[in-house]
Amino acid sequence: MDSYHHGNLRAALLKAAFQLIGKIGPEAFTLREVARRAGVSHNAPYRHFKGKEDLLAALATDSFRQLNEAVIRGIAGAVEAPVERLRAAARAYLHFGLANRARFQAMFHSTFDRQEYADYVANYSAALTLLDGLLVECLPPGALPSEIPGQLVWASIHGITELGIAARLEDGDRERLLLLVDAAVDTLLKGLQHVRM
Amino acid sequence: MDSYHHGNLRAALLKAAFQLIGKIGPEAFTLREVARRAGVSHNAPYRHFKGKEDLLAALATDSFRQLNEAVIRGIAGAVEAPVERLRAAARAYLHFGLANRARFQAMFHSTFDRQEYADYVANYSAALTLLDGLLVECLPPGALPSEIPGQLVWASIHGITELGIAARLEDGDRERLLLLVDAAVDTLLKGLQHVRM
DNA sequence: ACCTGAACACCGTTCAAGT
DNA sequence: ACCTGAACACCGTTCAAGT
Repeated sequence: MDSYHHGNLRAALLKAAFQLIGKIGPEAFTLREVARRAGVSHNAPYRHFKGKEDLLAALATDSFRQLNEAVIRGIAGAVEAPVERLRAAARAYLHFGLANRARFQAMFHSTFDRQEYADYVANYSAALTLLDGLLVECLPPGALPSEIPGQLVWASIHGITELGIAARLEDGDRERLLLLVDAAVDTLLKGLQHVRM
Repeated sequence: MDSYHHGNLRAALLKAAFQLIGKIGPEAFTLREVARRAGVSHNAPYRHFKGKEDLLAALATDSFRQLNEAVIRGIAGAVEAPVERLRAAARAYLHFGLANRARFQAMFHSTFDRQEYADYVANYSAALTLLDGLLVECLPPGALPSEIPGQLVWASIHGITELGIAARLEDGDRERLLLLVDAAVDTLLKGLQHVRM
């Protein structure tokens, strides 16, 4: 029998949206097409989402959750040395971005009002906290006078990922980008030991 | 008398598009509204642009030109010390991004085929070359074994700007972001003197 | 409760027609 | 050459109506 009458239409819509966004990118994203793919009428989604923006916020939130999981898996696969763990996290971040262009865009470049989406904020904060925790283990014990180091490392990894996604770094294949992420981690760690914040 | 019959409709459309994109952002960007603002019928733009994507590419190209000019102005206003010049360039990059959200998005997050827009590629390359030249002057004479340092510095500044635009760095007001950009330049320069590439 | 069809005011793009 | 109006196949969103 047809499903979608047992409260799982919301999940089905999100799944359809993911497939669609993965196929055609977020700029061509269409609420009516999502409904079509879920096998319901074009305005059925309004029972579960306030509108297109609300669905996009749900996508962004779910994507942040997946990013965090991917980073945690990356760390779990690394050896115990703190620098290696930070590197693994950075690589996982880059890899997630490259493999999920559309979700990355939903996470960072959509324009819903974040204040209204506590779940989104929570998952976003978790990502930053995760990275920051790894960084602290890499720096000398007394050296955490501000949140600047964490933001620096995050921004650098994020910048490499953004430019990698946009294919704006010459010869920007995956291997080169991974080298660049490693270089960023190493260079920043070295630098952070010599610069007073 | 009405203008737009002397070959300046193209320029008028670009100007209208800038105003529109500055007001409502690039996600709400509409070809028909641009035409309306330029005072012509909804399909007059097709005489000057192949379509919406073509107009967007022109916007991106023009925006890169403006970014380069802004960075050059920033350098000109700095003292001669190489590090200060690099810092000034980095600050100008950040400032341009924060003040031109929509253009930044057009430059980096639109999806036209770059191969078809030589002008875009030229202006993009100029930006990278500019930054790279400043960086070389900051490093010890023999220390340019690869293009990695330049990409690192660029990606870091770009990442800070992207996150700043998205308001994803806590307490992300302009002053803090400028401090962060300075810290990025200092930390990376320090680190680059200690890490072998 | 949950879903539907019809309707409204929009899009981007095309095309025959006007000057 | 450059611009126009009408038309096509779409949007997001709303609403009265069905079960």
